[in-house]
Amino acid sequence: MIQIYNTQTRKKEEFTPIQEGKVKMYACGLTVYDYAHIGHARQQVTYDVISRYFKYRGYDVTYVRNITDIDDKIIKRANEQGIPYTELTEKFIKAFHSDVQALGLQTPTHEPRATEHIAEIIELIEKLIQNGLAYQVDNDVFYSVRSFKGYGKLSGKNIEDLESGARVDVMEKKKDPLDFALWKSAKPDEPKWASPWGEGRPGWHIECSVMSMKYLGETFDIHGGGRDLIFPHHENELAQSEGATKKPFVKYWVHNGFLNIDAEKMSKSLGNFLTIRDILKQFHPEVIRYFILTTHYRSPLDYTDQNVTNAQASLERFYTTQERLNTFVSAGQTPDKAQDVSDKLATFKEEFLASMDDDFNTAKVIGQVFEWVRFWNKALDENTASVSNVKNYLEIMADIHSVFGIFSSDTNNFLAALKEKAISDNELSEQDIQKLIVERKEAKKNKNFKRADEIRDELLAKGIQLKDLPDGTTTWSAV
RNA sequence: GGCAUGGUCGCCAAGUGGUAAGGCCAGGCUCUGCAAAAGCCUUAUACGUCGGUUCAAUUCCGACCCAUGCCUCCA
Repeated sequence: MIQIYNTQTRKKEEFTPIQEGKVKMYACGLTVYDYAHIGHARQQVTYDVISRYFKYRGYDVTYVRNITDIDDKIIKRANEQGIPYTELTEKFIKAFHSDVQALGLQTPTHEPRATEHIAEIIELIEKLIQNGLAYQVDNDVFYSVRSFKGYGKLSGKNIEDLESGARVDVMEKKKDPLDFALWKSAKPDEPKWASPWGEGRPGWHIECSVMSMKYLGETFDIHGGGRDLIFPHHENELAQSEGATKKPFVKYWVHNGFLNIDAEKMSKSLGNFLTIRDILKQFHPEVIRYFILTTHYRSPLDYTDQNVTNAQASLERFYTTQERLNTFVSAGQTPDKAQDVSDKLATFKEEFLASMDDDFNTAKVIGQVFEWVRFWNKALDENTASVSNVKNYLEIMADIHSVFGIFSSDTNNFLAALKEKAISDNELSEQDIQKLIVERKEAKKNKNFKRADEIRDELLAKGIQLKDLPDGTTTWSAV
């Protein structure tokens, strides 16, 4: 039984789908006015893994990830660049798709855009006005927070506290400083749509209420996003949706922790943010996924070069062993000394499920995987591994791979990619390296170890590590 | 000020009312011409402080200290 931490109740709860066998989940995507950063990467990978796990567990998953393609920041940025806002959003939607594909994300079931749902947005606002929860002032419409009882139930805030802490708002039109905009009138030269209240555009939160309910129903299972969205974004979404339908909006609210850089919050205003494309120049996508999954999704995650480099070293160790296992299986010889560990493998699989069932504890699973890495290296060294056990293990790893998107059985995807990067970083070719390997072999034959070591050290300085095999051949790997 | 979250080995990071996963780094050993890889061992007397409950607490409760986040656009 899957346990899932619900922000609203602040407890782990047993997951029971609203509709038998189905999971309907929504995760806030991004507002497309800039390249996606590594915080987005964490968020995306988190919900990607959650949706993959539900699928793996046999659920029929409908996963909706929205794109907010109209808002103040977009307008501002487009104006700065002197281009139509649609040109800006198209550019960054494209960039987002390529980033997210590089990270190995599965495509969500739907990826709706705010500007394609203006009619539904207007409908929802009208409903809120009818229900006495929204009011029009001039050509703007606001949500009346105090009219919705239950406001604050997600974030655990009460209105009085908010009121006293509320920053003075320049929007004097609002009846209450806590009220927020559902519809904003257009200033000259701003993108606009016709509405009963005049030309304008939707406020920030309304598009998520509309798109989630349109594709998932008025009540759905899971709604996710970054911690910072709990308030006000998700609180407002909840108020809008439940205020309009008078039905519960979301069963489980899920929020991932932040990704910090060098222990500092990453933010666009501080300018210390790294984009996904930046880091992918430096690291293999799997390293990023691995790095993200070594920490529980709700905990903060600190991005430092050191931490990510460690992650790469760990993954290399995993793949080096995986390659040994592949070779062992294709040789197909079970040594006489082989010991049967089927029972332990069965436990491994159960532990994988139990860890993931426990609020998606990917970190625990990774710990379990590395216990096996050590086990197999030893078994291979000591000739105690059996082919059928290893095959069985590789099958379990394939299951884990299908959920995590890392730990593939195709080791080349990772190891060869690192080698290619080492080559291109040094403007070397495979032939250059092979030539040096041959030269070193000659030197070794002539007991000219000084020259042999020189070659090895030279290559090592370039991140290329030679390895002499027992059969006399030499291979290399990237470090 | 209000509301949250967290403090576990040098670093990263799981977890539990009763001998505390895993990764990285470092040192030693085996192997090797020397290395690398791998393994084994060491660092391990690691659970913020002080009280309380308990036969037993790192794990529950309370206080305190420290850090972080939200309360304003933000994943």
